[in-house]
Order: sequence, then structure tokens, then C-alpha cells
Amino acid sequence: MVDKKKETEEQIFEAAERVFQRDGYAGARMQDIADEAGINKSMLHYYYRSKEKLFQKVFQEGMRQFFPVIFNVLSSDLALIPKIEALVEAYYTKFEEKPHLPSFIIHEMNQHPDRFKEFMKTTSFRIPEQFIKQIQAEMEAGTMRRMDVREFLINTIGLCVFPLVARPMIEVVLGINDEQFGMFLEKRKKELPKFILNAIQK
Amino acid sequence: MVDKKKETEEQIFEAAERVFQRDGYAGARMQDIADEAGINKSMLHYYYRSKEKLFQKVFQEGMRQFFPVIFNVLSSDLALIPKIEALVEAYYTKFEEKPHLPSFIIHEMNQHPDRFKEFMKTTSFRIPEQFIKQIQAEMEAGTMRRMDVREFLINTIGLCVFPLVARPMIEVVLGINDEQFGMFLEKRKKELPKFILNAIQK
DNA sequence: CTGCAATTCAACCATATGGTTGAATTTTAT
DNA sequence: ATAAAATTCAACCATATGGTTGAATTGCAG
Repeated sequence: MVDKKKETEEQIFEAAERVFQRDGYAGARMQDIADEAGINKSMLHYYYRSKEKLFQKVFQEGMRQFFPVIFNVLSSDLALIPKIEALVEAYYTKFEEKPHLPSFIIHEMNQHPDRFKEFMKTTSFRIPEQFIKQIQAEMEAGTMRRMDVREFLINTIGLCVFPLVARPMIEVVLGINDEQFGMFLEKRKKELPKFILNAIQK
Repeated sequence: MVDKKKETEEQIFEAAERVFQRDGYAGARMQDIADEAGINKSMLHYYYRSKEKLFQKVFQEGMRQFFPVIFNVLSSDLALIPKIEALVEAYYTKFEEKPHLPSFIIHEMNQHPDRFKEFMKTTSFRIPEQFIKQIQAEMEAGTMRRMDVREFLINTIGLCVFPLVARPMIEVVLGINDEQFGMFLEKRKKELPKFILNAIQK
């Protein structure tokens, strides 16, 4: 019966993930989460005491999916070029399942910047030391133009994330539909690394 | 009295702008808007019939500030390099006054993508023809590497916008505070054009 | 089979929220 | 001064929403 308990708890959590990521904290309804989980509202409070607590879990789990995707790749042993290719690839495959995650993180971090910063610090999400050294080595060796590593990282992440959070805008400006957007991202997987590599080449 | 009327209507609108852009549609409270405007709730409904209607105005005005910033610069007569510099400059000075505008637009466009797309179409926000021709000319002349114009535009906008919507994340990852973030953007005004120009150079 | 713990559900409660009304007061244009 | 418009205020309404409760049901160990 412990198994069954875990199962239900898990179902609720996954439902909460979908609803919160789609609607945001303020827009999410506990009833919607219950419906999505196929259970009754009382269960939500039986397992998680309040909307706030349930949200915290969803948000923190979202963070754990959002940042390690980047940092794990960054701290790998790959050379610069395959590393950037892997980073782009990781982004665009990871968020296929959870398309709302990037905009969710961005929206909620802006709603409660202090809480967000606190969480980032306690979980020690940092720029991997390994990556900083790698970039510096490339610059020393003259295989990459000199620039601020942080600036480079922000640009790279921004280039990956932006299309995912600006999807409706991109669809209308490019005059494409949802299906074609998928193709656009596929093509982008190949084009974006070129753009980034060109930007840092001497 | 027409003047006074306009004045109050304007005050309400500006208050609504601040509250909606900060809290989003779902998070905004009509009472908060009334307080912010220094008037009472009845006035909101006297001038704007409902939360929804007031929001529509705020959102549409936000769009008119967000897109023409880009498109006016893009369709100007500037050469490519000063144009990119002007674009970055325009972004980072424009949104100093309304720091929440970019994340507001992104959040709400994702909440109602169809409504958003409809609005974009009726107001005919498009990639300026002038700009497309300019880029193609550069590529013909061999002063720029061949790439998809749309891809180039999305990258440029993404690079401008991302820091503005990911501010808390950037502050914590770089270990800086709000004041230092301002300096970061100042420095970025100079660095970003270099990055972009390098990325499209042959 | 039985009793206990886990689980479910419907009904309910208190509050927040968007919205309305109408009368009283103030401001403004003429 | 007067009429029209603008503004304020308090009270009110209907609904939505987060949260609670207790009885009923289910599942499992003994």
C-alpha cells in the first residue's frame, strides 16, 4: 500500500507540474490539478498541505531539470565544438516533453526573485569550473577570440532558450504553424552551433 | 473637464500598466490597480468596463512598444553595423523604464497564443522588407556569411531580450546585485554588437 | 473473515475577487 | 448660477477559490 500511496502522490505531482507550468502559480487552479490527476481535491491537501507547498515542489523540480541540463553538458569532457552541439541538442530534446518549462521558470523567477536567488544559492547551481577553464584555455591557445566567459555563456543560453519562450511570436513572424515550428527547431539544432562558433572564432 | 477626464483615464491606464506588467493578468488585482492609481474601484469600471478590457489595452499598448522598437530600427537607412548597434541600444534604453515589459509580453503571449497571433496579423507587424533586402545585399556582396535572414533576426532579438527576462538568474549566476546588473547591461551594449557581427562575418 | 489503516468523496466553510448600484459630492463648462 | 459630467463612497452581489471535515469505501494484514 506504500506503493499505491507513492503512485497517487506521483500522479498528483505530475498533474501539478502540467498545470503550474502551463498556467503559472496565479493562474493555476487546485481543481484543475485534481481533475488532471483524476482524483478529488481533498487528496491534494492530504498529500501536499497547500497550493503554495505543492507549487514549491513543482518549481524546485523544474529548476533541477532546467539548470543541470546546461551544467552537466558544460562540465563534461567534450571539446568546445561538440560541447556546444551537445548543449543545443540537449536543450531542444529535453524541452520537447515539457514545452512550458522554460517560460514557467522565467515567469516565476521574476515573480519572486529573492526566493529564487535563495534557492539557487542553497542548491549551489554555478557555472562549472571545468567549463571556465576550458574556455580560458581556448583563448590562450588562440583558437577563440578573447571575451568574457560569462557573456559567452549568457549568449549561448539565451540563443537556446529564446525560441522556446517566444514560440508564438516566432510562429507568426515566420508565418508558420506548430508543426512547422518543430521543423524550424530541428533545422536550428544544426544552424545554431554554427552561429555560436562563428561568433567566438577569431 | 475633458482634460481632467483624460487625465484620470490616463492615470488608471498607467497604474494598470504597472500592475499588469508586474503581476500578469492572473496575478493582477483590480483593487491593486485602483490603489496604484489613487482612485477607487468604481472608477475602473467607469472608464474601462472590465478587467479583461483593461488588460487588452495594456497588452496591446505593450505590443506597440515592444515590436516597433525593433522594426523601426530595422527598416531605417543605417548600414548593417550601426544598425545592429542602434538596435541593441534601442532595446536597453527603451526597457529601462518598463523593466517588466519583455517578460510580460512573453508570458501573456504564451497564455493566449491564438489571440496574440490574431493581433499580430491585424496590426501587420512583419519583418521589414527593407531589412531583408539589406541582408541579402550584404550576402551577395560577400560582406556577410550566407545564412537564413529569419534565423539571424531571431538570434539578434533573442540576444537582446534574454538578459532582460532572465535577470534574476543572471544576477545570481554572476553573483551581482541589481545595481551591478545595470552596469552589466551597459557593458553589454558594447559587447553584444561585436558578438553578433562576429557571428555573421565570413 | 474481520478489523484497522489507507483512501476517497461530497458537502461544506471562509474569504477573495470582479463587478454593480445608487446616492451624495465635487468639478467644470457655459 | 446652473446643468452636466466626473468622482467618491459604502454597501452589496455572485461566483470562484483554497481549504476543511467527517462519513463512506477500499484494501490489506492477521
